[in-house]
Amino acid sequence: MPRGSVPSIRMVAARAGVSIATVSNVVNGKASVAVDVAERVRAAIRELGYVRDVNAARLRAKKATLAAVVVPDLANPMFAAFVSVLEHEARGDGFDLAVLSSRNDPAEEAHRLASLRAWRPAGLIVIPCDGALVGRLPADHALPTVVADRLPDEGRFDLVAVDNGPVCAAMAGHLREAGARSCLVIGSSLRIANIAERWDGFQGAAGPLAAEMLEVGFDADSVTRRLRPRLSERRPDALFALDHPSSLASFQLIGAMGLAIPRDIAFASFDEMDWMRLVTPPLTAVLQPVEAMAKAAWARLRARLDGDESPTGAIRLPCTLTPRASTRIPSGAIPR
Amino acid sequence: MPRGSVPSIRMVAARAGVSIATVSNVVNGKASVAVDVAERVRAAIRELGYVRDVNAARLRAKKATLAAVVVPDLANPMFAAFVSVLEHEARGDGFDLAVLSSRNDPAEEAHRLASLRAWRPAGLIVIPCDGALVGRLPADHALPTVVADRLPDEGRFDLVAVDNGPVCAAMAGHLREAGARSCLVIGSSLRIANIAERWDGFQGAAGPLAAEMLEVGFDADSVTRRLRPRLSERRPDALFALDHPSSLASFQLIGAMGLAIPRDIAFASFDEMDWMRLVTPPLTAVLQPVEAMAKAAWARLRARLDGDESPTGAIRLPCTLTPRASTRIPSGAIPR
DNA sequence: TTGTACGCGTTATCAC
DNA sequence: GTGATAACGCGTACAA
Repeated sequence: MPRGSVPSIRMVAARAGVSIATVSNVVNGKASVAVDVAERVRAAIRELGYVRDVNAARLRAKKATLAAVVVPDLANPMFAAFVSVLEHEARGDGFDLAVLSSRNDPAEEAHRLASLRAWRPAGLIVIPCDGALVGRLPADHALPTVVADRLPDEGRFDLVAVDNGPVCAAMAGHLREAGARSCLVIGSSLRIANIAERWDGFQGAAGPLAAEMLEVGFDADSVTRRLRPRLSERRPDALFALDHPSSLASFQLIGAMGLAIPRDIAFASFDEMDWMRLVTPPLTAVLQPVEAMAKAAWARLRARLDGDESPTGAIRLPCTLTPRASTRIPSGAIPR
Repeated sequence: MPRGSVPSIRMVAARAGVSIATVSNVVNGKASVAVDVAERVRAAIRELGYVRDVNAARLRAKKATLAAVVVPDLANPMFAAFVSVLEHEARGDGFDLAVLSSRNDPAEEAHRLASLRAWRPAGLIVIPCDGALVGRLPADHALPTVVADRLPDEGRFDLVAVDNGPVCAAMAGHLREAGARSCLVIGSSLRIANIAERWDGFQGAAGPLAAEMLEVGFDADSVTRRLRPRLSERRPDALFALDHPSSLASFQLIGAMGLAIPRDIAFASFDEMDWMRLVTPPLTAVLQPVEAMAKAAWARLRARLDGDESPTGAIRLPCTLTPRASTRIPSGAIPR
């Protein structure tokens, strides 16, 4: 279609009959420009459809307006929501946001982190695939970096994550009050720091509730394989799933085994998702403050970009427990 | 921390004792370089952790390796999946992908499309907020562009979308065979081209099935407000929701009204989502080929970037109907 | 207000 | 065949 090339600052200058320096001044509002000249320049900009090349600008000004976020999986609603909020926050501060997905693959994460450097972002927010993030960073990684959601092995970076302990303690209390006397807690693996924190919080507040932990692995198959025999053998009063995949797989398994919730077994989940309100009965769940987490992560990065040199620290955000019908154990369901 | 500035091609050249042109040649493999010199350069690159600035390169070479995608809502699982696949495809072809969300706001979409130009992407894939995309593009929009998923008012761009008609016709057949004699079809608005196509396809194949369309608007409240009286008044044998919000809201309403699926009313949905397999009973739904759509969109854009000048056209992809228990109407449920 | 050197990487041209 | 020199793309910033 139209003219071959994108209009440059020189074309605008020529059309307005001024120098490129003046155009730059008008665009950036730096130096004072006579009103009539400024108007001529603006007219030329409009007519040509000129848009400043942010990267040419960065090249010279050495000030990047790009931030980046790396998440394990864009198709995961929680991470998608995180990114969505983050983009909005960044944009509000005049930053563009590059969105990268590691597809839950540490190797791909390393790749993304490396190729990201080619874009010279000002800062980085990352939800790591696992705790070993530091090993996958380029040795000389010198980008302001905030780690979110997942707890890394090292405290080298700022961290924003949820506070797992208290809400899991609250869940233990809730299940006790609902009448449960035993609870099986499941989660992918205790080597995941978040899962370990959740189990610790629960166990520490279990009191008379007989709590037991079962590691069920990372995919639906292994959840079924390890959980089914345990449930057939001796069924606990309640099941508490500590992560979303475990939740989903165990909920399906319970249905497949013909057990009724909450009559045969009460059910609760960490990591609330839409479907948990739609199923019958609706599920008691722990809501993670995704939006607050994204905002806090951005605020932290923003402070670093503004020159904050204080030692790195961790921000932990509270979660919310929402009791629903899945833990309303009918009286009489549990024989004494 | 480390040295203040990111290593440049000049630092590499200095360290390897060669000119910057030679470094460039080694990096890009363009001209022939003696093996020992090349090795020296590569060593310097490793030691300094040099990564080429893609934008400085683009500036000179005038070849962008950035593509962009604009979606209405990143938090929508379907769009998230679309983006996820697209990123993978693009990366495989050596392109980075910029991900932008319009948050379902036409004004914000216009904004994103404008600010995108500052990044000088090679091409654009967009899922528009609504049919009036063209009006929100800069007047001189000259970027290779592929529209996906939603049907725009104009045929100015390449289009990749699902083929709504046949699968909706199949749904009509399925419901008839299941024993339904009347079906209420709901959807946000017939002014949305996709919804209109779905209704047309259904109606055209309804035959003896008494089909009626009800427009229920765009938010959960209005769905409830308009659907509830209709269901109380005279209940159809089946309900077919043509989009995800309508599906979700009507499914909840049916539960709230105390109606049993499929005994009291059969239920089917366009736009299959995870939760539809988890609820009781699992829902009959139409699966959109999101992955195929993303791949086709990328292939189309890729062809344009490679110089394909053929007239713009539309690619329509088939959907899949998966019958589940929600339309298994028990014999005897419908009195003759 | 303007001229112009500069940031980075590419590429044509030239010297060995 | 190998490698260096220098002009160039764009926008910024400072001296004039």
